[in-house]
Amino acid sequence: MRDQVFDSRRGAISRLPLFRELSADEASQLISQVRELRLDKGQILFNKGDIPHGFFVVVEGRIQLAFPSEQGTERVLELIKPGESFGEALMFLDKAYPVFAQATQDSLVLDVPGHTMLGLLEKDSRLARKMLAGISMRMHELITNLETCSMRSSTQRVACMLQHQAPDKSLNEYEIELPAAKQTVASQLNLTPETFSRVLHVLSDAGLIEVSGRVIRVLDAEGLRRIEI
Amino acid sequence: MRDQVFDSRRGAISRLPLFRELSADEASQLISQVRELRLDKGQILFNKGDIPHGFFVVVEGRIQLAFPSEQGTERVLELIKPGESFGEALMFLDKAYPVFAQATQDSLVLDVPGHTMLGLLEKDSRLARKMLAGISMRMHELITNLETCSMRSSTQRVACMLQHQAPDKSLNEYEIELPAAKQTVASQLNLTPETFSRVLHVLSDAGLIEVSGRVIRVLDAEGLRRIEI
DNA sequence: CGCTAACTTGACAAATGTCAAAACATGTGG
DNA sequence: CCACATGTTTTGACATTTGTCAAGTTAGCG
Repeated sequence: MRDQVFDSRRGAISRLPLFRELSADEASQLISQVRELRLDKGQILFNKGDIPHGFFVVVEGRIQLAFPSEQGTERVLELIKPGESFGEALMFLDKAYPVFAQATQDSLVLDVPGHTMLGLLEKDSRLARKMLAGISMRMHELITNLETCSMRSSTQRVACMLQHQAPDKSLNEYEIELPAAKQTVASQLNLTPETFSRVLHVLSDAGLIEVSGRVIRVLDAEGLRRIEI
Repeated sequence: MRDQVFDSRRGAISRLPLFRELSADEASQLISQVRELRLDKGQILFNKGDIPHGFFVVVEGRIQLAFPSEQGTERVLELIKPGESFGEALMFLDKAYPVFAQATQDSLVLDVPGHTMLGLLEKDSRLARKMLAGISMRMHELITNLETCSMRSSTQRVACMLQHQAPDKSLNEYEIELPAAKQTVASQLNLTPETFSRVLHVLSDAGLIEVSGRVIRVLDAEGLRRIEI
């Protein structure tokens, strides 16, 4: 029974990009020190201001990182998908969580203690490089995100987001599926759901996109780029 | 003459947090491959969309990273001060610069080639850890920044910024100096200079702050926290 | 099939941006 | 040390965008 758990974790871990190339020894060390957490939809993993003890890897489900706000209005920063990790950056700093983390679906995450990871990093320069790459990637996305949010008008923000979601930047026509409920996407764009809804309508009327539920078909990417207001 | 240059670079490099604990060998390798760049005020170091070949360390002056915008309106993302570096994250990704970099004063920066740094990182796990810490720090600031910008009202944004600048979060009264011209700070808050000016006036009238030029004295941090609109 | 949550629509108020001009700094050269 | 030129900040009047509230519609799920 014990070995079964061990093996299933080994399987899960070896499938994670960050840990794919660990030696058998390293993997064993990691597995014995990692904790598995099952989260129900809506469950909070940590709150803003909590003290971090390590970082997390999402195996199944989806975790959202967000800023709380008095009136319950939250501002979603990012959605973490299976295979991705979060909270690494805080292992190297002496700071509290700047966001809270919540499962938006039933989820399974690994809780990797900080000292375990720091120990592995010291010995394995390839792992260090992977972690650097991972954090860098995250940072790049954050910047892209911030660029989108600093566009003046709501229409530009939505158009900008639609372009960033493109599977291939050279395509002029493509289809995307919003990564979350419209409310959530609106929040990421720093818009109210109402405004977001109206903007989608305007872009539809202009013949630039077609909306059906969460699926959006971009008909004229070039046109989206030219939007002035 | 050659040795003088070499020695001055060694001095500059050994004073940078990232490179402080390099071995003599490593330092020499670095020094011989690093390029010194002198930038005049206003000069562009790279444009958005350019291909990175390494990263930069600021020795003197100030470099701003910003998003361009059609009408010349730029959105300032961050200001890099002496001792800090930027562009590291892109060494690990295959992406173009998402921002442009410009000197806001006469500046001296070191251009560290990517392969040089990657070589050092492979051998020196302490350096890798420092770089992880550096990038993490940057990411944390970016998130703080993003939190500030997602506050609903302009007044809250400014109040939030004033709190983040506090030398000690427990103080209820303190003095700060804006890190740049008001225009620039406004841009970082995603506000027009006009709105920023008006907000400062409102906070002054409310007796929460005192403004004199770039120096702002916060009289009631608790009051800033309570701002609703 | 009914319940809840998500989304859309409309009418309205309020906050913020825009434009233009004036006041204020700052630095340069005589 | 002054006068001028340049750049920055402030102020005012105004238009516009976006958020708010409330109600209606649709969709998803047990």
